[in-house]
Amino acid sequence: MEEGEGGESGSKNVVPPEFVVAVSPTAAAATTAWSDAPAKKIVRQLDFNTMTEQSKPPQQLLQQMTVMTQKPVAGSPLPPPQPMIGLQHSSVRVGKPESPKPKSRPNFDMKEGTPKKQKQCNCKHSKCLKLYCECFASGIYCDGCNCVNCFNNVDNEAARREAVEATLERNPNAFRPKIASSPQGARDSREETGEGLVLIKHNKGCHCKKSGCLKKYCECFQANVLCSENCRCMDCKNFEGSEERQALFHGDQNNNTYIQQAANAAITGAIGSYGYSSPPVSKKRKGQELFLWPTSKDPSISKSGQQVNHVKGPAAASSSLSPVPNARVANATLGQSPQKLKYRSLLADIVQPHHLKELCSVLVLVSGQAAKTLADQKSSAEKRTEDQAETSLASSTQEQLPSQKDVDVEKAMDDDCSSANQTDKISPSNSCSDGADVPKGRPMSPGTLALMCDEQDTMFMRASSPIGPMNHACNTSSQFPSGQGVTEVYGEQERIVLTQFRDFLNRVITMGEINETKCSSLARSELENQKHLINKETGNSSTDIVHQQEATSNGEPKTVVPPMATTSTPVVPGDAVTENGETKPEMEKEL
DNA sequence: GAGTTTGAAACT
DNA sequence: CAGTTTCAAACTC
Repeated sequence: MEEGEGGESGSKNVVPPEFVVAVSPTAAAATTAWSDAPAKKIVRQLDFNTMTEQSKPPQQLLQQMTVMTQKPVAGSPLPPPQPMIGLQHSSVRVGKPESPKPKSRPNFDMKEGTPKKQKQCNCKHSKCLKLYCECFASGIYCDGCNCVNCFNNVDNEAARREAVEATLERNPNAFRPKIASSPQGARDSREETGEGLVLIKHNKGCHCKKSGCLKKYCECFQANVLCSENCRCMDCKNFEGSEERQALFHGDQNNNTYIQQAANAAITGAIGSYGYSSPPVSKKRKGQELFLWPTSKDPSISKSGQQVNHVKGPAAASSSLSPVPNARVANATLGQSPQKLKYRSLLADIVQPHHLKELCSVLVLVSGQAAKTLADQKSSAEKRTEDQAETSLASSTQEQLPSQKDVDVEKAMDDDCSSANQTDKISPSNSCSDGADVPKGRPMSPGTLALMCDEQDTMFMRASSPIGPMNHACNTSSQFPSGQGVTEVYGEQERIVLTQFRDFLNRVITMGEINETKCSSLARSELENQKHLINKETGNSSTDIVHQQEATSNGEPKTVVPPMATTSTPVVPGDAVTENGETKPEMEKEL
């Protein structure tokens, strides 16, 4: 006990300027969910996300640390090693700077957003020189902590530096932010904004087994980020759309008890019931993975906001009982039990990438046809009319063409849509473009060019029949003296293209509405069934299905639809949607 | 505040 | 890399 009580370590864990400076909206957002989120923590997280530390090589970090360490500012507490700035553990484990509470007491008070006093560690055996120590992990000196035999102070700089080196040796990223933003992460959590979520995710991911990732044991939860594909947790409930998670956030955020109870209920429901009873049955998404076995790191199954937590046990069978909104993807793919809650967009599986591609192709086609039609009509008009009469006729024709073209276009569109598979065939064959000529003959209209963003489409255009409408369009354009003629064609093309696009969007919307309707009715029927079952078994006549189901948290299959789904609230991406095997095909056909 | 639980870090 | 141990925070009573 050279240092005696850690708290005595004279060093002060002064928060480095960087910590304070880097506050950014992003960071703030990341922690907003925690009403009590200590400002410092926020700052720190921000730093993690914004600091350049992350991009620095470990060696550099070490150097920085070392330098800082070796040259303490005379007369003043040594500034914590730089790495700290970006150090992440901190972000995960409620860093010191975060909670003021002296001892282990839940920092969970979800109230008062006032920054609290710095957190103090209570290390006893690590000398505060291992990552177990929050201070050390955060890159700050212990100050006023309750630690014992603390070496994380100025007086033990040498030892500290060695520890840092050792730590970096083990893990070069040890002091880097665990929580970081990423395109994926951003996408994953963007929908969580309502809950103050996050554009970030845990780099390493958590490995929780019993907490359901809804307690601060979970680094992701603690950092207020959703579990991601990086996680290997079980029974994870910390994913976008999680009923349990929503309960935590939507409840009275100032009510600590409520939150904890909600978390406990959630965990109990998952773990108590199916989770650990008997063989570690699959939990949540993991359960589903049972079927997908080699799952673990399959990115396609990732939890984009939805995780994939891998199930390692054989209890596949029980997965159907899991209340957890299992892997949406897995379910979708496997067509698993509709009993599960799923959190997916109403348009999920409806609009596929190939649909967009096809849409582009169709629009290009339509555009070409429009040009052709317009050109033909115009040229014929020119032949038939003379002088002024011709001029006036031409203008009037312009206005009528649309409807005519729309019909043709619509037809083409319908054909195409009625059988998506035909698109590829149709396009090339019917097609309109003489790709090779297009660029030369005349510039494509803005609308068309915009649609040709897809490389394949471009190629397809070039490869298509030389007799296509586009070809005509090109010729046509050449017929126009350049000015107005071309402009008109462009305008017309754009109009038609936009019209088609609008129609497409309307269809998509319709699909979504249909899906919503189906889901709602399905949910209702499910609830009815559950209700009957419950009444049968318990004799309880209560009509409050939701309550009943929640009351049966012990092992009973959980409610099929989240409470909100039973309301008139339109299903939003976050609502549970039961996979409907019949729906998808229809939708696809429609599209 | 003591004791238990939990999961990351460290170790084998 | 998987399994085990150590550790300290989170949590419960």
